Amino acid sequence: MTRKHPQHPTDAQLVILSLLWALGPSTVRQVHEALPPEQRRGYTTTLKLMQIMAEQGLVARDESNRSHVYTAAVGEEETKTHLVDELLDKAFGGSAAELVLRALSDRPASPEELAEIREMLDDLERGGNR
Amino acid sequence: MTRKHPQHPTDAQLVILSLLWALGPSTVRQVHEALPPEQRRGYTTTLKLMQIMAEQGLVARDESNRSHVYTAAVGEEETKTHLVDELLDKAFGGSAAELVLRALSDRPASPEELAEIREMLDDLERGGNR
DNA sequence: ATTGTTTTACGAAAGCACTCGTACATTTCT
DNA sequence: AGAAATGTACGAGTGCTTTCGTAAAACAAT
Repeated sequence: MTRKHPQHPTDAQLVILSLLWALGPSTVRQVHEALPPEQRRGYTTTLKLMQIMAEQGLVARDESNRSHVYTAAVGEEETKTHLVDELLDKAFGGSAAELVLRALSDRPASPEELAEIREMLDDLERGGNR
Repeated sequence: MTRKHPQHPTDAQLVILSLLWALGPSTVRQVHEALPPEQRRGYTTTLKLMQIMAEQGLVARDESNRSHVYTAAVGEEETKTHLVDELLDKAFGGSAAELVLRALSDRPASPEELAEIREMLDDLERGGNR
């Protein structure tokens, strides 16, 4: 199995990635302006971060215009899965159940969400594993 | 102002904390020997990490013997909860349901675990938290 | 008592993430 | 054209984590 994920995004990078997922292809300016004020630093800081992310393959860059246009190069699902996997291994000995129990007791979900989870449980129990 | 919650443990610190949770009060040597070989570095590295953790309040240190005895100063539950919270905010917009769905589809749990989760769902739906 | 072992303390180096200032190029405005 | 605005590139500084070497103190053994 080769390393399919370019690299684990840092917290600051994840913030930017999330924006790219939400906004679609964007310039540095657009991302910068979209940052919540408390996370926003200088413009060149955002620029530098995005340049580094491009180097690392987390985002793709289109340089055909003067204002380069950046696009997320890693999928949202893929990345979140990766983050969950990491936490699972790091702190929960790989037990999804333990993590789930803790997440739910921590931050109770809405009835609709609980129903959704229940459905997934049904699927999992019925279908055997995948 | 004093830090109420010692700060978030780093990955290396979490490894040590986990050992302290499992072993109970231990000397540096004991922790060091208990480290899985691929995570084990030099003895003084383990020592230094634990000294820093003591400074930060993650562990408590009993210096009455020559070999100091370290104890986890943050609870296992508390810490794991904190880690889940962080991930929730960082990557899932605070939605526990989304995280749960992903964790379960990623790493299917055993039937026993699924049953346990189901029980918790029942509890949650029936009215509030224990 | 001298020698060797175990332990703590200290400092330094390497690596990385983040932050920003400055320089330079390109575009826009008047 | 000249000035202002906008953009990228680059380098450097800061702070933190991890790693280790070395020294000194405490203890053990001969």
